[in-house]
Amino acid sequence: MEPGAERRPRLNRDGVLRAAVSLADEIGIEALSMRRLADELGVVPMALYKHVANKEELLDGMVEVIVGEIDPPSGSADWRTAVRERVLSARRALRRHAWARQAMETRTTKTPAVLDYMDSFIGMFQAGGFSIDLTHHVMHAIGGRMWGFTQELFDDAPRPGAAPSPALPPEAQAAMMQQMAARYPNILAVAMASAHEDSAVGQGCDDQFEFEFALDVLLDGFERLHEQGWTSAAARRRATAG
Amino acid sequence: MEPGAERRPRLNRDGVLRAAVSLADEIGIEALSMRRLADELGVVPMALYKHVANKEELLDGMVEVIVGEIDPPSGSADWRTAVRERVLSARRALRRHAWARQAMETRTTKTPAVLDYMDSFIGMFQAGGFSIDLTHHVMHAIGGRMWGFTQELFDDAPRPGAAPSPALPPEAQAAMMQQMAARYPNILAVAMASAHEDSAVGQGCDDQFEFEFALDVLLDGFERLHEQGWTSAAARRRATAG
DNA sequence: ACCTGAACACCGTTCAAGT
DNA sequence: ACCTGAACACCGTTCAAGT
Repeated sequence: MEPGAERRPRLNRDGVLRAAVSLADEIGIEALSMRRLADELGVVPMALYKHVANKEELLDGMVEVIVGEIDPPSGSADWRTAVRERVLSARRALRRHAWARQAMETRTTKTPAVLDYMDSFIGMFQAGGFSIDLTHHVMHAIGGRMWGFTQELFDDAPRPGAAPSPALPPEAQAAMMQQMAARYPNILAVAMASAHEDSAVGQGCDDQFEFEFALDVLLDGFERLHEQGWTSAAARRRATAG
Repeated sequence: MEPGAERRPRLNRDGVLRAAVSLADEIGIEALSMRRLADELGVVPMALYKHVANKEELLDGMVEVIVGEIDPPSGSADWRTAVRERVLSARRALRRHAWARQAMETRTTKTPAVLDYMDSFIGMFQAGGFSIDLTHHVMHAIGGRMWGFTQELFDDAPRPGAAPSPALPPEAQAAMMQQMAARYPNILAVAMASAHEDSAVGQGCDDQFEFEFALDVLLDGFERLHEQGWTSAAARRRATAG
């Protein structure tokens, strides 16, 4: 070992991700670079590439860490408190890391932890007796609010410059479906149902419909509150009383 | 003029912004660099800095261009169709530029075009007879949906690394208030009202309250639809019939 | 198996200089 | 008033080499 070199444990993927998370907490996401992170770990930049394919994967991994901090479903009796508690737990997790929201909004990759969360989230509505149809649209409407902030969900409009995903051979696609079905049964159920829906655009989601659905739920709610003479003071009183 | 140099009109701020917008349309926001933009304009990178202070300001300017494409309020009789039409117009504007949503989510600067839009948006609820109190929370709840996508609004948690805004002398602050009051009366009214509200955290917005307000409006709506046996097919029929 | 060094093709932005 | 050239301090990532 070089004189003056710091003793440090061997790097591994998890350590790299954790270091990245706390470095981003400190200096912000836009200042986080592969080189800066390597510095922090007392290592040459290229050493990171043994544990993470590139910066994109680093960011995806960081998001995974945060999503992993969200509490599992509480097993509450009614769907409504279950959903509510889960969302507020997600919100607390996101709030611990100021950069996390922006990172999640930018990254569109659905990593395993993200899919797990979505799947169990769908499960809460299903347990409440929601039809798959309504569950589907409700998931769109709650969107990023599911994460403790607000964001359009399932939104993966191809961005210019993004490489088209290479077509997989059919047998590979089938194998992937099998895996999906085993691990994310609820996501699959929703996806299957919406494929058969007689939507205006045929298969896939009708973005415009989803957007207007959520908008109208909000507008309906606003209208009702307005008619009822809602005030924040009364709402706060009710909250602290209940 | 150099032989082979292209004849081009003199640069100005608007031309730079417009070029940036259509270049981003073409190559995506993450590939847009000052150098690439300069190239596109047949100019050396540093020439841009006469018209735009830095890249941040370029991005803010690009957002301004897009926000300027949103239709003015339709002057509809009821607040609800006015709001609805405006949001859908915003959505169309944003959809014309795939990068715009991400840019707006990243940029937190409230530029004049953004403030104009927010102010007239508040005005639509006011015209519908909403209390300032309800208007305030409703604006939070609709959040980025106001822009044709979903986003937490008024959210300017200071990011690490961001320079604290230099304190202005009191007379300068007073002058700014005067200008604000003249140009954005509705924003000011909401801001004043929420400052006096007996919120849990005192002055400023209670983020948690706003978040739960919006969440509960959505959950109330979901509950109602669930109880009523809502189906997307019926909703579509009603939409096309009406 | 893991880490290093040097190199490549990029960034945003400064400063002093040109017309 | 507007544009240029050269330079600085950064990026992410490659490749071939070390232990």
